[in-house]
Amino acid sequence: MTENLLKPTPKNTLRGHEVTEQIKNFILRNGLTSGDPLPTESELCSELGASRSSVREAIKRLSALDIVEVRHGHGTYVGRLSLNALVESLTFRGRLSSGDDLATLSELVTVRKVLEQGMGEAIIQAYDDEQHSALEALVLRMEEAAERGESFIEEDRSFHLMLLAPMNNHLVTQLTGAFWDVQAVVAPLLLTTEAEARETAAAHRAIIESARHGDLPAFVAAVAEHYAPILNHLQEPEGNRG
Amino acid sequence: MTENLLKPTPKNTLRGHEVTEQIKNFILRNGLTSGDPLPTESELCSELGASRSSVREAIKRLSALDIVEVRHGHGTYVGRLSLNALVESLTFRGRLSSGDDLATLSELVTVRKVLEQGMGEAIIQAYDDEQHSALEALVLRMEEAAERGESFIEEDRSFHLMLLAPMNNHLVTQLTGAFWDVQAVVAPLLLTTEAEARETAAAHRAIIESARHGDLPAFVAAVAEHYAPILNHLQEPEGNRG
DNA sequence: CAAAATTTGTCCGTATGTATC
DNA sequence: AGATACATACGGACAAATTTT
Repeated sequence: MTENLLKPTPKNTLRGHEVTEQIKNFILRNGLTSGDPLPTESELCSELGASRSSVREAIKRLSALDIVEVRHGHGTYVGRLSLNALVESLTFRGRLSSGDDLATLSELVTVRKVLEQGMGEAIIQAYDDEQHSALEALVLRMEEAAERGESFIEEDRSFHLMLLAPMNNHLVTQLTGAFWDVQAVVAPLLLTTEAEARETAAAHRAIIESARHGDLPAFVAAVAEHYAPILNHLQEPEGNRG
Repeated sequence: MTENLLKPTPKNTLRGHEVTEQIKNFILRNGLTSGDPLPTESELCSELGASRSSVREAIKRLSALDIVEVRHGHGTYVGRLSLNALVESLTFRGRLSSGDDLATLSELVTVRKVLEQGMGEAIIQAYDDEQHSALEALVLRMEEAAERGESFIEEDRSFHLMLLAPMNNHLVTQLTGAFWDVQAVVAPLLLTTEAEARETAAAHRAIIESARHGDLPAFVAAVAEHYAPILNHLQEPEGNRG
């Protein structure tokens, strides 16, 4: 009578997490890198001895972390290991606490400030004319936009990424980009009055001028001044209060 | 001719991602916070008009980001929004590139250093006797362990988290913890020789002493000296070389 | 351009493990 | 211990997307 023909599956560890680890190990064992194709779902099923549902759920977990990337009707590939998961997680956290308090966002902006200040010494050391030209061009466009009463979001993002680019630290760049994205989504157009836009443009100019002159204290101060108005806005919500 | 009797399911967006967004919106709309229970899978199926598979795969994605948390046989709950996803993602990235180069880990340690240095001003400003006692106790245990030739991993983790604790910036603390965890997994016991252990303990003491005296340049230097040997190890692999 | 093949996406039905009462 | 409610796992069938023939 249908004894234990099927092994009772040692349920000390969950199948799904098992499969998740096995797929990660498969990538590591075979030395795959971003973009390399993975076996198809059915192949993974037979190779790992798991059902398609389990394999698919494992893949979902891994794709949320950008460890794998799925293209419908095409295949599954090793992901780009971006920080999308961080962006999504922090964005949700921000949206969740938003309304009653913007503490989360305030923390995030503080981290951005501190990261940039901490990078100051390295930034100044690596600062050269080429980089200055590129940043100067960005700042000019900011100033022009401010005069026209327009915003300059993209220029702002480029500025902060370009400021860090020369140190070739992928992680710093990605973190900065991630934080910027979260901030842009959770608090879109935080500063939009014309006066504030002009101030912000000026703050960016102060940053690159201090870097150009190799003046670390001035750089730290300039970064602080750049983030100060944002932090002020976040700590005392502008809208409705008695 | 078989007009749009059944809506042809606007397959511009995939069902799974739809469901993922709907679950996130459900949490936001109902103002749920960490620990609050979510509807059961079957309830979600009927409410969202999706199959169990789609709902389950969406939940897998969300649980990977710690936006929801699943307890087997009990239910699904709003997650703690930790940075586990970041840890897992970075850990995998480190393991993936490990062997040929430890560039990833080197970047990570640099970020840790820079974050702590950038925090210096705020740390010093908030530094008080109470905190110093706690940190002093940790450093003492480090020094004792170093004398006995033992390592002091847990003390190290506590030290760096406690150093940042007073600023009540959840994100900084979580990021630091996450980075520490990644480093511990990818490069376990990076420094284990007795001399290095003593050096490291001394570096920690230098950090708290400079903070105690409110000496920012000394603090920055102490942090740099703390991370310098680690970065050296990472940039020139110790093992096999002519 | 059209059909076929491949691969992932979705759905259903059912059985099993797990936690709570 | 038994009952209930829940998540986990499996297998099969069909839909949708992409590439190839």
